[in-house]
Amino acid sequence: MTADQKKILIVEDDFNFGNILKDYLILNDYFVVLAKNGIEGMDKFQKEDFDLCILDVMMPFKDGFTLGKEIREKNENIPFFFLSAKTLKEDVLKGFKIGADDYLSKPFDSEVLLAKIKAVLNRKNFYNAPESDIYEFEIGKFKFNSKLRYLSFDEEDPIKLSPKENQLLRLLVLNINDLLPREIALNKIWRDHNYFTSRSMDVYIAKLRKYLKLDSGVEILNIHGEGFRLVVKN
Amino acid sequence: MTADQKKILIVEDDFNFGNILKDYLILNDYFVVLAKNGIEGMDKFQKEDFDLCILDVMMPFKDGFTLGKEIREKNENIPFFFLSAKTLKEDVLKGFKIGADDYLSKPFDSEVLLAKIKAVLNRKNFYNAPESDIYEFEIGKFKFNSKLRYLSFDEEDPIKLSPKENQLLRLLVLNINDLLPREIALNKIWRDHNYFTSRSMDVYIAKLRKYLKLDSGVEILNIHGEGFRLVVKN
DNA sequence: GTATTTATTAACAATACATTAAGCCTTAGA
DNA sequence: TCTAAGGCTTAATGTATTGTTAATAAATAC
Repeated sequence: MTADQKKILIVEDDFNFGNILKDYLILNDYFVVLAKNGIEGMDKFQKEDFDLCILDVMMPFKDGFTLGKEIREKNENIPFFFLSAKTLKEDVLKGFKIGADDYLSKPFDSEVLLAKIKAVLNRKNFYNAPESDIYEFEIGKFKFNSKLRYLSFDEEDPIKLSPKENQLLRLLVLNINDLLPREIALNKIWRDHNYFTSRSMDVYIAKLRKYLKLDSGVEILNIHGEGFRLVVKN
Repeated sequence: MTADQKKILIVEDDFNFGNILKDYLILNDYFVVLAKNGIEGMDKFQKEDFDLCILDVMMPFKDGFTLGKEIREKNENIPFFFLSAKTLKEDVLKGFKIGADDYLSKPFDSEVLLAKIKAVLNRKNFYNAPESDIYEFEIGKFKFNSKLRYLSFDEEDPIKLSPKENQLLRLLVLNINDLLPREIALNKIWRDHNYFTSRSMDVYIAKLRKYLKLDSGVEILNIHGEGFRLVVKN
């Protein structure tokens, strides 16, 4: 996927319909991930990083409403649509109450859907990261501000972090002393995991290690085949 | 109106319908202003500060689409809905193209409307704080008056600021030590963000930096790809 | 011991930013 | 009416930052 492509999660148990929708959105230059039930949907949502979710309401195991509620708990700002054959007022209201941005009744016009997707994604949502409220961290003797993208050791000359350095360090800190699985980081930051993104991540780990050398009590350990671990000794 | 009440502008030429809608929203604890045509609507929009606009599409003199377009030009972020008896696909698409957040067909369910209003208003919109009458600031050793547009270092020879310099410095000060996202500044000051307005902004940043050099404890830092930060060391 | 995974540095192209200068309006005032 | 000044945009040019890939070395697993 390209960097400016928006990433959409579709959760739809109807295989045919789901795929048609997926293809249609791909055709319109979105990057699409299709999950075929609520469980899988939640799993993908947690591992990857989406700009929009489109949730079918009626699904076995875990219905769309439940899924929507869980998604909203994890991320306060991500927009999502409900998709349903039911147009019962109570359902529509329930959808909005959960925090949906729209409730679409099947069948719906594909161009209208596209317009609505654009409307939602075009909304300037500068502070839309779920975690965006949390951006000040301490890492040993360092102070790390992921909003302003700096890492300072002794107040004086803060190291400016690039967006990728920043995101990676942030994920490491959020899992401090714990494993940050490689795949999770790749999906969240690079939105894709393959040979090249993986090499790229290694490069960034090396960069961060260089910065963090100032405090010998801080280090990034590798867990072979698993991921990385930011360790702080005190 | 109370401080936490949201302010909604309704533009609707049907006197009866407009008033019913207004009363209904007031009943639901919104502060509502009703304009009875596009001209009046634009006038009210420019004079007051709203959280949401609800525009009827078919109106004499100035139709809702035109009005919506003008509103969007004035304010990139304010949400608005279109209201129409027409459900023609082209109209719906046109509405979204203009930048609407929703397109409601009459008759619509009032509870659903309420749900949609809530959905839109719950979205965070930080930078839409009303242009308050705060205009005297201290920036390190400088005094800055954004009403009189001057910046003085030692009482003596105040630097006269041009309107653009003034607006930009004001935005920076309002976010002192914090990030001022590029796009926010462009939308607020230049009302458009593209290559040229962005270059223009850079020119103004350079101008401000030149002025601010008098106090070495004050500087404008860039956060690559994000925006600028006015930093004051003490 | 060999294949796989990780580490580190460097080269590179693509953007983003910085700064000065030039041009083009608009407006105040001769 | 003409001119000068101010304000803003665009151009021109240079510098910095960023992310990917390559190249090479080291560590780890089986």
